Amino acid sequence: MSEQQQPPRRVTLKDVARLAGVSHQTVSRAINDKGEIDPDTRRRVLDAARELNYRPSRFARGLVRPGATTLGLIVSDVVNPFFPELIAGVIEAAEAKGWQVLISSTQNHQSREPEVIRTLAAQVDVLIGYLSEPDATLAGATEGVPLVVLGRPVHEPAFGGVVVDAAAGVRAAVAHLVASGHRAIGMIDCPTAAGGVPDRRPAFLAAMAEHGLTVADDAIIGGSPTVEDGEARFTLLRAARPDITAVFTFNDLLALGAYRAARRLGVSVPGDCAIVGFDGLPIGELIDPPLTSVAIDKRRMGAVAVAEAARLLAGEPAGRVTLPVELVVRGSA
Amino acid sequence: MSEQQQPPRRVTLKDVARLAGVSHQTVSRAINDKGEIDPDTRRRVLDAARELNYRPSRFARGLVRPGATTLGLIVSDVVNPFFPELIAGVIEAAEAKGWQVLISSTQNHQSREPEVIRTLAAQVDVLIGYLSEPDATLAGATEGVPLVVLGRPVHEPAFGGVVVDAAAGVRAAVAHLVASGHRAIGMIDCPTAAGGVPDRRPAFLAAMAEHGLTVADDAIIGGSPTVEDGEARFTLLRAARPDITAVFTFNDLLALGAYRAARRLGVSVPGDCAIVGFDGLPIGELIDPPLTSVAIDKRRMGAVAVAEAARLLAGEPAGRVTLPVELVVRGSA
DNA sequence: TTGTACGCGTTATCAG
DNA sequence: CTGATAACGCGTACAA
Repeated sequence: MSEQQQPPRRVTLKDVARLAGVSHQTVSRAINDKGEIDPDTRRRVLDAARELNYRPSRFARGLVRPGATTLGLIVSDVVNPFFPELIAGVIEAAEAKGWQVLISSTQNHQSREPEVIRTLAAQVDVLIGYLSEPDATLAGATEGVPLVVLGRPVHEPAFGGVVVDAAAGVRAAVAHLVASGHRAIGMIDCPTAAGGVPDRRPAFLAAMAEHGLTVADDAIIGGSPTVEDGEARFTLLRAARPDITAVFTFNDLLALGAYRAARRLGVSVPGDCAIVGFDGLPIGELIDPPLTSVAIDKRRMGAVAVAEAARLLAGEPAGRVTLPVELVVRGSA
Repeated sequence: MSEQQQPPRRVTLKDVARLAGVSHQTVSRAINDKGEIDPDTRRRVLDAARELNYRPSRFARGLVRPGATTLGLIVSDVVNPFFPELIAGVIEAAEAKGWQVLISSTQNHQSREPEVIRTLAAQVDVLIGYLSEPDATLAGATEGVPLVVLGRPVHEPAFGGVVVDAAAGVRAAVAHLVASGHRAIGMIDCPTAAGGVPDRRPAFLAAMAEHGLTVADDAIIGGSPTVEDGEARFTLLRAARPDITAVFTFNDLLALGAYRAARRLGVSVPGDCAIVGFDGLPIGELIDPPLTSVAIDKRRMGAVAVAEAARLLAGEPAGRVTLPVELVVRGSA
């Protein structure tokens, strides 16, 4: 039941042919439903194929048949609501070019990236990925397949890159908070965010400084980018710094967790404490109050990545794109 | 810029070899970083490859190298929060078998299913899909690749099938509502749900009848399974039947929309109107009040589907599995 | 270190 | 209607 599918040898057309007492050619005809074949022969061949549990080799087929361009997309976690829209953007853009899309996930196991890249690289013509491993490590796994890296700076000259102007987003969030009268602003950061996204602490400090505000060390607290951690960190932050009237989180998932904690603590949002997230997830609109967030146009990011992939495929030099972000003010701040 | 990537002819190893003035063999060595090659030759070959924009053929490679089993998963919409957990379940189970997973999406275009199946079938050993098209249509597209159909009854003998015991879920939801004192219960159904999921109206009527309750026609309203429709339908339902004290929705997305409408209408949940969803999406826990829902164990569904896929691959007869569901009572009812 | 010959499993062509 | 035979592009002996 848990055999590792270790095929001693593949069942091929010829095996079926032998059993059916025909040529491998005839088998091919039967399998592919070509017309020019005797119904009886056809049946006999199909029976033999079933008996042998024959499956056509996709590689041999692909070798002979001309195939469309296929793009491979690697994300770090399918359950993270950040990715679906990105994926949708990639699919839409790829479809417009007549390309096919294959998606793969590392399920938050960063160390598995090389392996995932390698296997996917064997199936596609070009790769796009939200990857954390160092460029050099990735380069060793692509096997010559072009790669566009998302969400973090790239250095490898051969890689395309698409990032987001996070600093501008942080600045906008802080400016909004300050304009609303907040002075004591805390932050839940994420030093080890999946996807290799650099933390936003420096940008936050700089933005605050622009308004003449300094931030105490205990007003910034780190966590992993999950709802659970958001809940825990907000609770901690609240306990350590009751004077804080607004919290800026590394992403919306953390903000969602903060909501939960606030509800549990009896802290009203935004009355007692304003909250600003980052990412602009669709969920933000569904909660009460709707979440104010620095939104990333994830669909566009996907589309831009596909465009970069096309460049690479065309043999043009790799491009580096920085996407703007937009502060979407809703109810939470 | 929008070339349909119509390769006049593929650049092959031999082309590179010709340009570099070596045998195609030497090129292979250079590309694959084999040791036994003169650094100078290597460089020359690599340059030639870059100049020609050479890419190895994944098919030719796969043909020669032994590859792992690859499973293709087709969903109807990556943005629908129902799927991520299912995908995660499939990935986990497949990984445990040493299989690789490729995901593809029809993006809610049911008519595109055959095409997606066909292209994915060319890349994988076995397929799992949330598919709406009739069995016969699907069968015409699989090209001999085994298929496990999710979420709806299957008839094609060759297909594996995994469904959920929706009727039991509806019964549990209604029983809970009735036990809480509700008598006038409305429903937002979804006759055309993506994924070919049959509507739950009959099950709802039957469940109500078990408690001696009848349902007027205008207490059941249909929509598409989206937040937007949930909002609109709830508003309509409320207007048509102000006496209704509880609403059961086809899925959680509709319930989320109902929340929104309720908030806008000043209807308190569950005070003025209780709400019960279906699917048990993670989002349900994040909203206020937390959503009571008939939960589907989507990860398990994925795992079971993989097991069915393994059966098919082993040549065993196709299996049909029905998964239980569980009413998770939270705050909304 | 480099080149030659062969096979991987399939489909297409062309005879029979 | 059926069967040889030749590709498809690449990697792996083995020979040079």
